[in-house]
Amino acid sequence: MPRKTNTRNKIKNVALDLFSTLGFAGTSVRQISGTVGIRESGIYNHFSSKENILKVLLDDVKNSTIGVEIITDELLNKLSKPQIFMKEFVQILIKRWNTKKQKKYLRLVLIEQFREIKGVNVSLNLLVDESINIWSLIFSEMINFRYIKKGDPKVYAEEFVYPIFMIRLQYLVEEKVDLEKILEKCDSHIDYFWNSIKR
Amino acid sequence: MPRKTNTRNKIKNVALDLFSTLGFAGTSVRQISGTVGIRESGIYNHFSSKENILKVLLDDVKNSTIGVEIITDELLNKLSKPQIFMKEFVQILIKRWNTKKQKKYLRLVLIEQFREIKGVNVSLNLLVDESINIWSLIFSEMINFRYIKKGDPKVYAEEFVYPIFMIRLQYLVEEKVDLEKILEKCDSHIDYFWNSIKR
DNA sequence: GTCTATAAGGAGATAGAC
DNA sequence: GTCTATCTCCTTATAGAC
Repeated sequence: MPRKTNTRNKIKNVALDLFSTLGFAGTSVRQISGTVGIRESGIYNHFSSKENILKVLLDDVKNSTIGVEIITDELLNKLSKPQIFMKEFVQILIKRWNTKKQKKYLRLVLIEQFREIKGVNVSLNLLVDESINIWSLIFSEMINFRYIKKGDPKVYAEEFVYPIFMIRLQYLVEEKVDLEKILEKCDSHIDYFWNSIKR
Repeated sequence: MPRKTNTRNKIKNVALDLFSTLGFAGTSVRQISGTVGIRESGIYNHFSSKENILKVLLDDVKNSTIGVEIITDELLNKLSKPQIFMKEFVQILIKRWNTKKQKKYLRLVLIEQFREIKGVNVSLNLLVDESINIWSLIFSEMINFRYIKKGDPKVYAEEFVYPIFMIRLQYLVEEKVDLEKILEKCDSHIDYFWNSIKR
């Protein structure tokens, strides 16, 4: 399916590029319009203000976060083999997170989360909490079916998710995207974690 | 001991305040000088440029990071009781990290780590790696003395440090500093971790 | 939807008096 | 060390023609 690249989307893409490296305040409308290839005033045919562009981008971030909906039936069938389940699911997550767009999104959130923008509320905490909630459900099920040791699923989820997020953050700064290295690190973490929850 | 508050230090403190919330690009020299109570031009009697203020601040961050030197003999004596050692050491770390200044420092690093500044190199990765190196040494010793299970000390260090850093990051956004809550979370993590490394 | 033109003010930085 | 005054460029945003 061909991607729609009208001017509005061009502006959004360019702004995301610039905001995620130079920051919102460090980027001028001039830079955005120049890169897009239109005049400064042309921006205002598509967005009411510079801040409005940021608001739209941050809304996109919120709508692009990963929820329970990505857990397929195929994946669910592997719930009885927690180690395999964790590795395959994490692989899916990492592959999604490791796209250029998602990396820019996360950088943007990191940089701009302390800025107050009316009607928008995105932060690193929010993203982490979302992941923890999903994994709480998963571990809760695993405990119910006695696939893993009894314990607080929330604690399991935190111990599981925190290192994966730190790995994600660590590879956010690096230029080259070494997917293999990230997955290796995650696998190593999963192996370690598995030893602490297996029956 | 009374704190020296000459104009240069006032500028640094105000700039740290503003940079860590509005960002470097989002802060003007005008704002800084206004808050300090001098004219804009007065800034240039103390710093060669706006960027120079940032550089000095980031140098301060680097010099204020916590190294092995804070491990006292008293603490070392408790190495044979890993669980207690970890809890006491983490308590010291958290208390240091939880000062207003250190929180501003970390926010500044988070916000500005993607900006290129000549001669300065500070990033979240750097801070995390420093912690991991210290804890690698500690776990290495614990393994040598057979206080804990045999294993890769680096892996131990990562599994130990990552969650603590995530907790630190999570409480960076919050206004009110609930030290008790942070320490509780860390203790919970240490208990969990202890179960996976005890002999 | 995009252009030209322009407003109205903010930005960082310097010169020179006190 | 701080002040006043000033320079030059950049900032977001609007009005109105095509």
